[in-house]
Amino acid sequence: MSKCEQCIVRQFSSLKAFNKEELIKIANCKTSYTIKKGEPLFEEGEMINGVYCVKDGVCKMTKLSDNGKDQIVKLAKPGELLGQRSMISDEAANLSAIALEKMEVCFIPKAEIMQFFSENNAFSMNMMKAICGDLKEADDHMVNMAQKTVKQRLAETLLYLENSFGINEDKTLRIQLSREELAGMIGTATESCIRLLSELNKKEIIALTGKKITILQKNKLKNIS
Amino acid sequence: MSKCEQCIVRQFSSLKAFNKEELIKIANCKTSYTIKKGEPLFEEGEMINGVYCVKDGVCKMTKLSDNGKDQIVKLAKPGELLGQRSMISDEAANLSAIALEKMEVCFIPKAEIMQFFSENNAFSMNMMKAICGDLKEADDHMVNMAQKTVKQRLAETLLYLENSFGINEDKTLRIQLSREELAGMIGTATESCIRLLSELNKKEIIALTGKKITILQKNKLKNIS
DNA sequence: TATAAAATATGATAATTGTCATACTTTAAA
DNA sequence: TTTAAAGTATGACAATTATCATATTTTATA
Repeated sequence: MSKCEQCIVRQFSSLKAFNKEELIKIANCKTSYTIKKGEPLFEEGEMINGVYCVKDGVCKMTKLSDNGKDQIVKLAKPGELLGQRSMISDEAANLSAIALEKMEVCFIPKAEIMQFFSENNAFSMNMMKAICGDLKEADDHMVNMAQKTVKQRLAETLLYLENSFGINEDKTLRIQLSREELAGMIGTATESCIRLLSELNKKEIIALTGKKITILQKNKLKNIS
Repeated sequence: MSKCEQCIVRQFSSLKAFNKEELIKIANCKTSYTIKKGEPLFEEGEMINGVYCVKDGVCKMTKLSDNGKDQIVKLAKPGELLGQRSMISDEAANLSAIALEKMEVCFIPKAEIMQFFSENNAFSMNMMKAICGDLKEADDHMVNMAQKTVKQRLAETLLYLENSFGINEDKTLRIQLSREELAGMIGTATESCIRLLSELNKKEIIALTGKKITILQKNKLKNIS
């Protein structure tokens, strides 16, 4: 059982509101998990009864649409808390969380969180702000889905991946998504996604090296999006 | 200055957590407004510094997309609080609220709300749940926008309008949206929206009487959506 | 009431996007 | 290492949707 006190990522989440004593209390009730790439943290429809704190690794939050395709609603990275909405609403998870790479996560049971809610005002305010941030992003995302073309959404998504998750030493995007996943993010058919990537590749706006993607001309992508 | 105590709609919002004394306090700091059809309660980019409580009438929450079209993100009806997200995030409004019919609203300043946050746990829990509900709806809406066809989204929207806002004595939808607004709700061009309405009209799934819409075959709409 | 303006409707056409077929490449498992 | 399976790529075509033009109807205003 590791100490939450020494965990750097807590600085980036609502948990930053906690003092030493509170952190020790959390450390005593939490469970740590290692999740392999491709495995779920939790799935749509499950009752979670707590929140997961992402310590390391990135996961996709997906929802199965009526037509059978998985839509990626957002990507979550270290420092984020997952399952907050379901816990507060007392409902089953609306989204599945699937690891895109090996992950280290901690689970904090609902009972503890709820107790802190009434005891630590800064903490509940932080969590509220986090959910409000998610809501704003979701609204913006929805407008993009409704109003932008697939090409625009692809350009925007590539820029988002670079900005939010960075690049490797060889300039390729650090986050590796399959074409199917990328299509699921922009909301289109896999073939359409592949076709548009090829087009950007031919125009030398991006470079494709196997599964890896490099953004060559950021400004041109910005113009498209 | 009307009494919040006697206002029925409070039962449907987070404000239901308040006792007599708290309601009197709210009544003393609130401001009441009448908003004419077509006028804004507030607009995207404005700092609101409080929340609006919808007492009567319906409004659309819109966001101007990059291509210049107004996307309707949601409709708000009596009992709903507006501006919660902006107030909590301490940010400008992300959406505009425009009255679709004559509205009666009350404005409660941020300072009062924040005080109740620390004093009344049920209230802050209620507000959190409301925002969580919005988040779930936004995520679901996003998936629909990304994965469904315009026809499916139109069918779904018509059903939503009937379920959420009801019908008049003549069976027409109570909420009257212009074709442009309906198009802005489903995320498509006005002409496309009109064309699909005509199609449903010819198939006698709906009836168009001027601006008014009547759903004739609910089950067929469900099959489409 | 007359008239202009706005909203609704429809056709023609082009652009976008999805679907199916198929080939090639990479990855994983025997 | 071989083989199967999965992922990536591309062509052909169909379906969907947007855009522009124009007609008709409704609404608002003088």
